[in-house]
Amino acid sequence: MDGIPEQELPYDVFAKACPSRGTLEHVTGRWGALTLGALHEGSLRFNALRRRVDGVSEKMLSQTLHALERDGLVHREAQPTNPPRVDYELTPFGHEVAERLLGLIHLVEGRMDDVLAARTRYDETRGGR
Amino acid sequence: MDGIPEQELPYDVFAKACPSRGTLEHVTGRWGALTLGALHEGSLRFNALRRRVDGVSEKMLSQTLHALERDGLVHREAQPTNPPRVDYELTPFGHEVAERLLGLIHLVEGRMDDVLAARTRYDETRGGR
DNA sequence: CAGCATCCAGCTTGATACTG
DNA sequence: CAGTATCAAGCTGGATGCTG
Repeated sequence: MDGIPEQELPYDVFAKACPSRGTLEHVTGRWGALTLGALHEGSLRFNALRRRVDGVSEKMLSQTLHALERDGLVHREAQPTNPPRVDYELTPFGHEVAERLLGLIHLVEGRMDDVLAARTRYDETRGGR
Repeated sequence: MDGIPEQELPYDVFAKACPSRGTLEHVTGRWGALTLGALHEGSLRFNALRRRVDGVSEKMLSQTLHALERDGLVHREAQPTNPPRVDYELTPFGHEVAERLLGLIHLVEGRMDDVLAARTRYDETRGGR
């Protein structure tokens, strides 16, 4: 009967305690997703990244990069020069993740007119209250 | 020279003020992603959904569903019976989004061993402090 | 069952200031 | 340039109680 063990995955985001949930949050979080998206086009230095991800604070970017580096999605390349120069780039796994993320992002961007229309409809329907 | 206008998208998540950023957050948010993932397999009633998305509170699920419904990703089907029965299901657009999301989720789940190993390495490297 | 209203602890976030 | 440290404020989210 368990001749064909049904290839059960050891990790399941739907389970509260699964560590994959944490990683998913790093990846999809407000700044995580945009950071990965930005780095998918090529490596960037700290402040360039900060400019690209419009609205992120120094602190949040730093924090986001640490989490992504820790999870093995981003590689940090520091050159001991003066002034310091640090480049951030995606690891192969980071690129895989970023690709899917960008697919999602573009899908959403491309349908924003529909989304906005849906919102208007929704708000009008229950607009009175 | 703008014979071939380069198909510029009107929406850009990287821009702070773009409404697409809000929608992306609804979609990728902690509960948004899991809710869409759960509903991709089929419609579910409120409490079934609550059980499926392990750890979500009533309030957060309700809030998440409202946001997704407003953005046109989820359809709410209420039957005026007693006791009340409400089914939630994805719209076609919701399914498209959920598909990509699940791709991302499975990618992450499938690589968790690598992620965990990367974390250990990271923590050991700067483990001292 | 399917939810809304309220309260409030605490985590997240953004400013600001400082270091190497 | 590339960050870290600190602090206040605001939003997130859970618990509880109630409605239809």
